[in-house]
Amino acid sequence: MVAQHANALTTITDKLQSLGILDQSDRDALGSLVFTVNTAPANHDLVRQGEAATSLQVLLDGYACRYKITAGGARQIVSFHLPGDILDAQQLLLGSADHFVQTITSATIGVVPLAEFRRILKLRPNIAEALWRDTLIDASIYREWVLNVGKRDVTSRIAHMLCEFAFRRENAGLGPPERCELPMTQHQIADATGLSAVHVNRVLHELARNGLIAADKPEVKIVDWSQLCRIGDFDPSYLHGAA
Amino acid sequence: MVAQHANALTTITDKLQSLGILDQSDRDALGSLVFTVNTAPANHDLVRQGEAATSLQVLLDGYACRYKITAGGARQIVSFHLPGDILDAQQLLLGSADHFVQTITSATIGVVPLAEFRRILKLRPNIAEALWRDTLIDASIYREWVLNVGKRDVTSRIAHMLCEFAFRRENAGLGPPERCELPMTQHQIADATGLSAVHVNRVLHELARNGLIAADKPEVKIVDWSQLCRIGDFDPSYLHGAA
DNA sequence: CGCAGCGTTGAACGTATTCAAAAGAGGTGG
DNA sequence: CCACCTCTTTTGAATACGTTCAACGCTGCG
Repeated sequence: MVAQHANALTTITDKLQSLGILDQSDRDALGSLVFTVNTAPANHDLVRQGEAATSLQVLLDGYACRYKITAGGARQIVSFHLPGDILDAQQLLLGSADHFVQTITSATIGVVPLAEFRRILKLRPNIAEALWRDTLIDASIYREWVLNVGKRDVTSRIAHMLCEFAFRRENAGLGPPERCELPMTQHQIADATGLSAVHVNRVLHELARNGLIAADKPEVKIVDWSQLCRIGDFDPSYLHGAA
Repeated sequence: MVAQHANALTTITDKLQSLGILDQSDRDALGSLVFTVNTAPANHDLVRQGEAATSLQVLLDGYACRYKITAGGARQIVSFHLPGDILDAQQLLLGSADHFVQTITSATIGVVPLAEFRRILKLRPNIAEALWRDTLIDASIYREWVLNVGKRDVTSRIAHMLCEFAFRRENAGLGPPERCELPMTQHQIADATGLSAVHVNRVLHELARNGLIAADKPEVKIVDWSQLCRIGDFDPSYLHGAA
């Protein structure tokens, strides 16, 4: 438990340090944070639309996604999340959540009481700036997703999604994009790309036939990274170095 | 010219005040801002992808949009902008722009040197917080757009886009959603919804046939606001009160 | 062992695109 | 003031793309 806590602290500090310049006082403030470590099973909602947050959640291990649903019940995943990602920074300043956050795999989450974190923000503007920068990068990623879902043909669209995930996974220190395994189901890929699961299946097979990926069941593995980036029209500059 | 400057100051201060609590010192700091007022014709790029910003641009009059393009040249509009909107807040903290910003109509823009604005941000944390909140709302709007483009059927999708625009237009003090005229072409609506202009034309006619909108050439006018919201699955809570 | 979820495949269908062509509107210059 | 040019809107027809429906195999878990 102590080891887990130390680990969690490192994760948060590393994340914020990658987003802005922190001095020793900033790191001390982060070190003084009171927080707990929770675990959640796969497909478990961590944030529910309409609810106000009482804490700040940081993904420490496992994968998650954000999603929204239409009145008709159709679900659209709007982003994927990796260890180190802050899952509900928006609740720091906005009222209730406008979307859901759900685990994809089983996950461990660092939970900081909201009042506690707000206190730190007031005292340490560097930390607030780092979080603002994180929000700006999130917004940039959403823009790319609007483009991806709106204008790319299906092969390119799925390839782009895979590239983004593999790239961010590497940035988060989880291994190189080559031989990257993906934790999500084809149904989840469909929800993220605005397609049907059936069609995702066909396109993945097409990509596999062309030697870009390999079905390393039950997951998918990237074989030809540079080709996949070309097909997927993937240029990571929109990530602005995001972890 | 003096009148224009005073007007521009009011626009910026009102915008920030709607996003957070400003005290007198904050307002004084904003009042001390050195800036100029420019005009731009319709369809003119105000921000170009890949370029670093040297100034902060605030839309004072007219309409604008953000867009991205694929390697194949397809264009996707990712947001619309109204008077009061800050057009390149992201450049405050990120490096180069990851997208374009273009005028839809002829427009007037308030331009603040970036160094000048950064100075204010360091001194006035309330202003930084208001801008962060603005970024969070932007991100929420992008999420809704991913859902809109990814999962809504065409009629609903176009209706939602119209509702969002009319709603924000009212919030910006430009008149009620009923009898709201839209400044964009059908081609621009197509670029925003991920459709072809031909099909947008057909759907707009369908909406007109059902008495939801009226073709008040060359623009489109909303007739039955509440029905359009229903058809468009439009719930403004994701705008978090954005102007 | 049986159930549930995920992946896979085929066939029919429907929606939106593409192509093409023409009419309307606004602006410019002669 | 009119003629012309361009951009936008409009319409029809053929086409292509992705969905839907249905069924089955596989895997992991209770």
